[in-house]
Amino acid sequence: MTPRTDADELTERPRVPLSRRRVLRAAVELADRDGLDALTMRRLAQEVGAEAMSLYHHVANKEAVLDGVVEVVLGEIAAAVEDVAAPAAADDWRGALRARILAARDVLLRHRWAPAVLESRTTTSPDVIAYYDGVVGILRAGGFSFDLAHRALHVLGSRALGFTQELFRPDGAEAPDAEAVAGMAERFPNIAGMLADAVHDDPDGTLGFCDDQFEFEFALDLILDGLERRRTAGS
Amino acid sequence: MTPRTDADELTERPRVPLSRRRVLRAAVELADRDGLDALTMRRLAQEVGAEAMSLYHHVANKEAVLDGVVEVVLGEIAAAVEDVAAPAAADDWRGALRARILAARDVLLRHRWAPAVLESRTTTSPDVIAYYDGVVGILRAGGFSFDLAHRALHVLGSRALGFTQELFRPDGAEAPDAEAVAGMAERFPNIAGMLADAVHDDPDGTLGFCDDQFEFEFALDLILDGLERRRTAGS
DNA sequence: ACCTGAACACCGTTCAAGT
DNA sequence: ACCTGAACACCGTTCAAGT
Repeated sequence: MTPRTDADELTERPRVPLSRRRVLRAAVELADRDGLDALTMRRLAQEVGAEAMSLYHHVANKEAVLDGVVEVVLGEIAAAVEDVAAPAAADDWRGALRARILAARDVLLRHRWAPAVLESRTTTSPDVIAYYDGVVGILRAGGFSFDLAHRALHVLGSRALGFTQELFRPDGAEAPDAEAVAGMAERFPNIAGMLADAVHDDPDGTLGFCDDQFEFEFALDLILDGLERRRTAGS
Repeated sequence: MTPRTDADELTERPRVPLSRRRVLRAAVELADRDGLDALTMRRLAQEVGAEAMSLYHHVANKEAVLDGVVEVVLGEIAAAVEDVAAPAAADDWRGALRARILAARDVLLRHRWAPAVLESRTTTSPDVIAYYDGVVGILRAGGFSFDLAHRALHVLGSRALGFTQELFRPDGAEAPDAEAVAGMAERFPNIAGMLADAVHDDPDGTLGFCDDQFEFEFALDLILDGLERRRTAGS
């Protein structure tokens, strides 16, 4: 648009030629910083110091960008999962799987937009299949039949990758002022009671109503429990 | 755009005045028929025989339309859940909850786009809170503490409304031709083994690899099991 | 009060043209 | 080979004008 000046040359980082890798890294950074809605072809181009149309030489279209950022994030997960200190699957499949799932979760907590993108993909990414292949490997080493391992994948669902989409986030939870709770009590008596009870248990309220990490681990352990029970019962 | 003619008068259904209710019903029908991407303000207007701008007299904006279609679907769920034959919660909380969840699932199977919209809402809809209020009511009647009921909501997550977003749908499952499986075996040995085993169990293949309804119920029962175990253990 | 057309500020993407 | 500007067919939405 405006002609390039020497000033541009000096303030810009050295002119690296565009590449698929660089486009995708920029896309992840952009989504981290400004959210998923900010990830448009035009803004992404701006981010790498090019015009929107230049991107099309390195990615087929926007869907390919979204596939690509999934690839980047799953790369980070694969690396984190490899590095994690965990017992051998043959000795303790639960410990092995639990540690890996929590490591994956740590990565997704740094890319909060990623679960939504992951769920929007219509064809399963090879990297997702590879991740689940690792999960099945752990289960097999822990003594699961293929059949029960298959069921385990369905029970775990996205939790195997360390996240669950929460539909229900009680709004008044952080600031449960008496008035809002009172209005709520009429329409949602059970929820209101639950909230009141939680506040009572923790009068300072500093912990907040929902400690998501705690809840995630509680749910994960309940499921791992149930799977272990099925494993020893069946076969 | 083109002037109205008598022919239009005759072929159109009788001119009902626009209303929020009518706009939202049309939005649900449109999404059912042509998918979520087809749900644009312009196409929606066309659907009710008006211009796009006319919609704004009945809904604030597109977000309000999405909130509205959630409202409609949750209305259907509330009706289905009320009608379902289920044991009394005080006698059998598991049976009571299970029947309601499967009834909710039936509704969502008729509106497959609805889970994605539900998950896209940034503020929790009052209708979602009302639904979860009912769930807590059942758990309380079944002898749950507020604390354990709260955890149960987190464990169930969207499964309480009858759906789970599946990240992992093995593609070759429906047509596991030998070549594709062989290519897969190298990169995803465990998944390939799982697929091969499943095919072996069901040589006709008519059932397909994943019976989602079966898997949904298996996972649901595993979770209800685990919750019952926590309930009798704790207190 | 209810509805509308034109217009605005955005999208993703195609195409023909530049170096 | 790589990048670009203009243009196209869409979005959601504002505004001033119609009945």
